[in-house]
This record gives sequence, structure tokens and C-alpha cells, in this order.
Amino acid sequence: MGSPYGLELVENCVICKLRSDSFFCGLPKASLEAFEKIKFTAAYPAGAVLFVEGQSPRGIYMLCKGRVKLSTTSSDGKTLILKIAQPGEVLGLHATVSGTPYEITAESGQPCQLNFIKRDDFLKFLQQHGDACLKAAQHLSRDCQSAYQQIRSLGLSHSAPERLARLLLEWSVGEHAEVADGTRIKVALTHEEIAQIIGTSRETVTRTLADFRKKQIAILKGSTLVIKNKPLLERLVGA
Amino acid sequence: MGSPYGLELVENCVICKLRSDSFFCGLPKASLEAFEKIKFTAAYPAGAVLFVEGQSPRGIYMLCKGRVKLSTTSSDGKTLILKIAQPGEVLGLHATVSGTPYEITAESGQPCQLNFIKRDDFLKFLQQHGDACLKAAQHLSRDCQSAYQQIRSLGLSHSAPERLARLLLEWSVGEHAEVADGTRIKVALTHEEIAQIIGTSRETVTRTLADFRKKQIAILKGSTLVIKNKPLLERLVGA
DNA sequence: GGCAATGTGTGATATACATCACACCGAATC
DNA sequence: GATTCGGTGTGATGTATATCACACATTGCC
Repeated sequence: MGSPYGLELVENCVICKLRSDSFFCGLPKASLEAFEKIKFTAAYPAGAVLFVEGQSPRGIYMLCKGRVKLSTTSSDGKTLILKIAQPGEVLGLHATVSGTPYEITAESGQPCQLNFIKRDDFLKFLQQHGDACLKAAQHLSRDCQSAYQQIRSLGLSHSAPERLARLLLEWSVGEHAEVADGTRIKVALTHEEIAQIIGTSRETVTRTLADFRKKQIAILKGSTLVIKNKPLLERLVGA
Repeated sequence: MGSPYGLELVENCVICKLRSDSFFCGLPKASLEAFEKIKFTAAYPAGAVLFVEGQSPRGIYMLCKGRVKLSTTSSDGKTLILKIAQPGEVLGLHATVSGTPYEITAESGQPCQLNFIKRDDFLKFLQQHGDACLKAAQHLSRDCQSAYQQIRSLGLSHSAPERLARLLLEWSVGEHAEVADGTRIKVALTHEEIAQIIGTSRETVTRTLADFRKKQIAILKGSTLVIKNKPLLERLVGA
């Protein structure tokens, strides 16, 4: 019973402590047991590539633990990050359901535990378990939503500061800690990666962050972000 | 038996000539009859607003006939067009499935026939008919895909000409006619609307089209687009 | 310790494009 | 036939930001 990449593997979904309602594992017992039968649990190191855009879909990956970077790259090497997937998200779902190639690339940002399910098995599973199929539809809806949100951010904002402000605000609704002088958030991203999320250059991110710091709006130091003046951020996005 | 807005309404899905596999109406008989029971067929004039971003979801609209413009608008009035929906597409599906507000606005570009289904009825329908639920998942997958495609276009391209070229190429894979001097395509969009699709200004679209015309790449005259040099267009997108 | 490798800070320069401004054109409408 | 009105063509101008170019900081590694 090893623990590869420092992860404690949980093989059995029924007794798994990572379970949450947003997971497929939130399913009733009958479906969960069927899920259990077709899944392959595996651990991946940081930097592992789960699938690459253009590949035909092998199946879905359910993220139990860790973070996975979803991105797309242009022919000239420019990269755009679509999102950083959190535990509970299902990766490769749209490609698997529609049967068309993955349009995005998935790469683990840190050691991860994932459940893989082969496409055929998964489609059969969806056909036989209506509740699971509905869950799948809900997952897809959420993917659509976050995609639309990013389209808004890229297409409707006039400036890089605006997009950065929008990103910081998005982060602030997730997990964070309220401290005396603002909201503290953990971000494990480089300026380069932030640039790839908001579709700008690394230098612009650095400069804009410097500007935010000078204006006491928000301070990013190492991997801790402190938002000091949320109202001002909200003004920046034109809300 | 009137024909509002010049449309011949088809009330019965089973005998409907508009049916195609991509529709919900491609379902087997049992499900189709259930669908039939809960749907409301209606016709809308050009310019009718089906739903507005921010509204909580009333239900889905299945587009039988006509074109519907899906867009999103920023607080300062700038509009971005996500897509022009074609017959067979289901509108408002993600919001209805996830129960979150519509993030987009749907407006008919011409007289349309639509089937409306109330959210409660639709969710019950999905629960009871696994095949329909799978279809819904497939629809959502396709929505995701087209959203990702637009994200790529907005985030990874370096210039407006590149994005316009990409759009023209997208159009050329749809319905079109091969003529002596190129590929002829119908587009019922103004420069303004094209600008809103590729996220640029109206003037830039006009100028870029003028440039394409001068270089004998593509000519847009009225509502007919003729692509004269497809390879060159492909070079522009960096393919 | 020294030495890569990786990330961050900052200036100078060039340029694509938004924006403003206005002329023009065709199609409705009266 | 005149007149509005929505759409198109085109010039002038300003600005945000990409890009290049380095210096500096931090980390891990031999």
C-alpha cells in the first residue's frame, strides 16, 4: 500500500472522505456502486499531462484531490488558461459526451488523485443511470457558465487592469480568510500564469499589480494575496 | 389558423418536417410524446427578446425555425455576440439545468418558431427520460465547445484581421455554395454585429473587409460573402 | 559557498486599434 | 421627388499595451 507522490490514495468512493454533493460521488447508492465498478483510481505527480487538445476523447477524469490547469495553446505557442480545476470537477466531460476531440489541455499543477472512466463505460453508465446523467448535465452547465464568464472578461473589458480586477474579485468569492486589513487569499500562480488567464502579457501583470499595491487596492506577495480595497476593485470592473 | 409574422406554425412535433437528429425531436416515440405534452409552440417577430441576462431561468426554448442572436452586454453598453443560434439549438439550457440566472440575452433576428418548456416540466422530463437527458448533455457539450472556440479566438489571436479571418472560415464550413470564383455564403449581419462577434470596433471591421477586398481574399457585398482565397485566410489565422 | 534556473521589477519603443468626426450611399417613408 | 435613417467608407489622433531589453531577487542544487 504505497502512497505515490505523497498522496494517500482512497480507492473506495463509498467510504471516501473527499466526497461532496458536487461530485458524482454525491449520487445515491445504486449509481455510486455502478460508478465504483468502472472507475480507475490513480495518482499523478505535479506537471503530469492528462490529455492534450486535439486528442480524441479516451474518457473522463474526476478530480478528487489537487489542482489541474486547463489551457489551450495557439499554433505560435501563446497559451491561454481557461481555469484551474478544483476537486469535484470532471475533466474532459464535453469531449467525452460529444465524441469530438478534447479542445483543451489538462495538466496537474500539483500531485493529484483522479478517477478515470473509459468513454464507453461512461456513456453506458449515463444511459443506465438517469440521476448520473442529470449530474453530468449540471457539470456541463457549470462549465458553460464559467466559459461564458471568461468570454465576457476577454471580450467586453477595455483594459488589462479591469480584467485583473475581475480575476481578483473572482478569487475573493472562493476560499479565503478575513484578516484585520482585508481579505487574504492563497494563489499558487506566477505573474506569467495570471497573464495567461486574463489574456495579457506578463509585464503588464507585474506593472498592474505594482500599481494596485501603490494604490493600496491589493497586494500580492509570494503566494498570498491581500485585497485591501474591494470597493475600489469593484469600481474598476465597472460594476 | 393564422400564420403570425409570416410563419406557418407546426404544432405537432411527430409530423413536423423541421425535425432533424440534432433536435430533441430526434428522440424515440415515447420520449417525443412526453415532450409534446409539455411544450408550448409559439411564433415570435424579428427583434423579440426571449430572455435577458440576469433573469432567473423560466425554462428552455427550442429553436425550430429562424435565427436567434445570443449576446451579453457590459454595464457600459458594449455588446458581445456569443453566437447566432440556428434551428435545432436549445436556448437557455445551461441556466435551466443549473438553476442559475441566464448569463446571456436571446433576441430573435428574424421571425422565429420556438418551443418553450417550463423549467419544472423540463427537469421532470429529463429525470424520467434518460435518452432525453443524454441529448441535453450533448447539447450542452456543443455549447461548451463553441464557447471554448470563442475564448480561443478572443484570447489567443493577436489582431483583428486574424479574428475576422477565423470567423469567415467558420462560416465557410456551414451552408454555402461553390461558385466559379470562390465560395459564396449568405450573411445577414451588419459590420457592427460582426464587430461584436470578434470583439472589435465597427470601423476596424469595415477597414479590414476593405483590405480583404483589395487583396482579393474575400468580398462582402450586401449580405453575400464570397471567399476568393481560402488558403490565404487560413494563413492569416496562423493555421 | 557559488551557480544555475526561475520569477519579478522597470524603462524605452513601436504599433494596432479605439475613438471621434464626417462624407456618402441606398432604402424606406412621406 | 425630397427626406430621413441605418449602414458603410475613410482620415486624424491618442493611448493602452505588446515587445525587447536588462537588472535584480529568490530558490534550489552541486
